[in-house]
Amino acid sequence: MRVNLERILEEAGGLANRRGLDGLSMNDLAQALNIRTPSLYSHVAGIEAVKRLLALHGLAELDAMMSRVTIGKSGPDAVRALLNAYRGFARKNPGIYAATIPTPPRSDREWSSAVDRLMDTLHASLQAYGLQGAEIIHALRGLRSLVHGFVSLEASGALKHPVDRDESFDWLVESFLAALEKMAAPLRAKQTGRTRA
Amino acid sequence: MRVNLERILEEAGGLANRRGLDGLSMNDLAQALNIRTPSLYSHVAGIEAVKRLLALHGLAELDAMMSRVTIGKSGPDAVRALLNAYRGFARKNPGIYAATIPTPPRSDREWSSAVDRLMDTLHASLQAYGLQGAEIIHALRGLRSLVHGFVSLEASGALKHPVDRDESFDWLVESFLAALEKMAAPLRAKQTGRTRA
DNA sequence: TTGACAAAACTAATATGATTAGGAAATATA
DNA sequence: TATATTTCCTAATCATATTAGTTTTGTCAA
Repeated sequence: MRVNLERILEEAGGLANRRGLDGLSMNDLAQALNIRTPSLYSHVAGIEAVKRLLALHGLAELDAMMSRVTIGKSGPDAVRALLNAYRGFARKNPGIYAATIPTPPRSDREWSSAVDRLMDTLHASLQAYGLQGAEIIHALRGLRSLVHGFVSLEASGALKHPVDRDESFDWLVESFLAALEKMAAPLRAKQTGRTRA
Repeated sequence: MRVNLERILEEAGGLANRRGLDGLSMNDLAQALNIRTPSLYSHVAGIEAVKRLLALHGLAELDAMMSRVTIGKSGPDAVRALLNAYRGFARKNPGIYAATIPTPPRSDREWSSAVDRLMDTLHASLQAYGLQGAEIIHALRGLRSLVHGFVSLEASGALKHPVDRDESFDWLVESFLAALEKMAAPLRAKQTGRTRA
């Protein structure tokens, strides 16, 4: 069977998930595809290009998943669903998830757009809170920090205490939701004509 | 001047901070020390050993700093000081900070203890909230997730919106403090003899 | 002071991974 | 079917990590 980008993505994803993104090498990838290493260069520019493909793929899949699980939900329900799905993806695909983390170079429009699309989806899940201006950015950054932080600590084996990690994650999510609620409350009061004391 | 562990740590730290932990190589390190690469092996077992040294150094320094900035503080003041100092360290020493992230192998007592000591210090900063059982772990994991998440997104250049990052960090910290407060409140009520409705 | 021992440094060599050069084979297309 | 393109190959280069074996240097006691 001929090698094509689809198969490269498939094998690279598998290897990255099994051995870690850093463990992914052109040699192993070529071997998995039954060709010699230099032949890979007919398809991709190098190892960085392979990781970029993984990033594009991962970002698209994450975005699709985030959109899917938040359909018909809003407010806390949407955010909860999104965060749980995000964590689920990272746990199922640690290597691919790791590939989605680096910031693309400014010059790479395709990659940058993929990141932007995911950010837009995260942003959309916060819509119902009606946040204004900088608060939206704070909330979005908070959401990203918390989920990325938890998920990467979890992946690295840093959360080794016997206490259930699902519970800890739930606690963190609920804390975040409470903070959103608190930030949204005064806005809602204003919108409905009520004023604060 | 003769090479010793202190100089190795110094140069390795500088290189890691400037070029990133992944960019740190035995070649560059040897060059910085004015010796040939194989000569390094008289002092350290290999590149992994160098990174381990960086981790030990970073963990110790981080721990010392966390202890220092929380002296005489408790509750929200302690946690605020600690989180700001943590972020400050990671920003000033991105390479060394990165070295502190991996989880040590179980067999490495010295490294494991260094991690444990830092965890104990973080834990101590939460004392005043009087949390019970699993809640302590949830809070500790939340604290680690949030600060590690924010700091690593910041370091990777992922927070590129013009909105001030300090403000976003403050928002995140205050959100976390509010969650701690909320979790601690019922406990306090119980302790002072009051009961909930 | 000197001679022996250990530490630190060196050269040479090996292994692995990424990559380039240049050509052969397979495939698609005019 | 002839030709152009794509895919793959072998051979070679370069960088990094590491080991082997040897020389230099520093230390310390006789």
